[in-house]
Amino acid sequence: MAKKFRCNCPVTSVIDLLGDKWILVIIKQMLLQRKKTFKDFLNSEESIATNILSNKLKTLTDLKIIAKKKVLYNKKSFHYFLTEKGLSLAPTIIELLIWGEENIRQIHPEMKNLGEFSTIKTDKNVFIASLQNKYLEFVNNQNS
Amino acid sequence: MAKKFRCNCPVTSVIDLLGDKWILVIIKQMLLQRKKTFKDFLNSEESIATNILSNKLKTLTDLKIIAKKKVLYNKKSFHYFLTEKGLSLAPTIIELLIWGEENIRQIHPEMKNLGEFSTIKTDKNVFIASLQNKYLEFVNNQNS
DNA sequence: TATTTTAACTTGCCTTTTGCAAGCTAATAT
DNA sequence: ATATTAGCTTGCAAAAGGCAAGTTAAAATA
Repeated sequence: MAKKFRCNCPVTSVIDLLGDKWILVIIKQMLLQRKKTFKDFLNSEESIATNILSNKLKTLTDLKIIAKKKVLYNKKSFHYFLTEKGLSLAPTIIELLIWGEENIRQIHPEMKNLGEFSTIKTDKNVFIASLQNKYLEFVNNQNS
Repeated sequence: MAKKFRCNCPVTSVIDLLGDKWILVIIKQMLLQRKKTFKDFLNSEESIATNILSNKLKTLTDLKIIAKKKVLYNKKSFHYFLTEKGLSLAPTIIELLIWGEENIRQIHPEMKNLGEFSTIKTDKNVFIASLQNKYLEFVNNQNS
C-alpha cells in the first residue's frame, strides 16, 4: 500500500501525503480543539462522514503523525493523539490560520475571528511553542 | 459559482480554498521555480494535465491569488504571476518545505535535498522576506 | 507565401476520491 | 434483559482528477 509520489520535490511530496480535504483538518481539530475520540471528530463542526474519518485516521496512524491508544477505564474507547511528527505540523497549521484570517473573511463573512489573533502575529514563534507545550501537557493529563 | 465553506473555522476555510492536489503545487512552482506560462507549468516535473491546469489557473485568478497578463512581444502568450495575496502564502509553502525535508525522506528516499536548507531553518523570517523580494524583482523584470 | 509548429486552451470519457445512508458488533448503561 | 453507544464497515452515488485527442489563432520555417 506504499504511497506514490509525483516527483522528488519536498513541497509537492508533502502535498501528496497531506493535501486532501480532511487530513489537515483532523490535525487542526486535535491541536486546536483537543479532539481525541472517533466520536469527538464526528461531532465536529466540519461534519466528516464515518467512512472517511475511519480511512483518514488509518492513514495518519500509518504515517505516524498520530497514534491510537486504548483508554484504560473503558474497553470500547480509543484516544488518538498527535505524535512529535504530527505536532511539528503546528507551524504549518498556524500559517494557514494567519492567511485565512487575513484573506478569507471577504468571501466568507461568517468566518469566526480569534481574539488571540494579534498575539499570534506579533509573537508567532512563542505562540507556536506554547501551543505545542500545552498540547503535550494535555496528552500527559489524559494518560494519568 | 460561489465557493462553499464547510464551517466558520479559518483553517478549514483555507483548506476548502487551497486544499487539493494542485493549487499549492502551482503556487510553489511560481514562487520557487519561476514558472509563468501555461507551457512552463505543463513542462513541470509534476506533469499536470492541460484540463486540470486550465481549471486551476482559472480558480486561482478568480481568487486573485494570481493574475494573468498578456505579454507585450507576443500575441499568443500570457504570463501568470503571484499577486500580493498569493505571495503572502510564502510562509505556508516554506513550512511545508521544512516539514517535508524533515519527515518525508524516510518514505521517499529519492526526494531531492536543498543545499540552502540549514539557512532556511536558522533564519526563517529573513529567508521568506528575501524570497518574496526576489520574486517581486523577477516580476518587475518581466514587465520591462 | 504556403506549410508546419506552437501556445493555450476545450471536450469526452474513464478512474479515484469523497459523501450519504444503512448496517454491524461488542461494550456499556438502564 | 433491553436499549444505547463507540467505533467501525459496506454499498452506492456524486464530484474531482486524469488521459488522449481535438481546436484555434499566432508565429516560425521552407
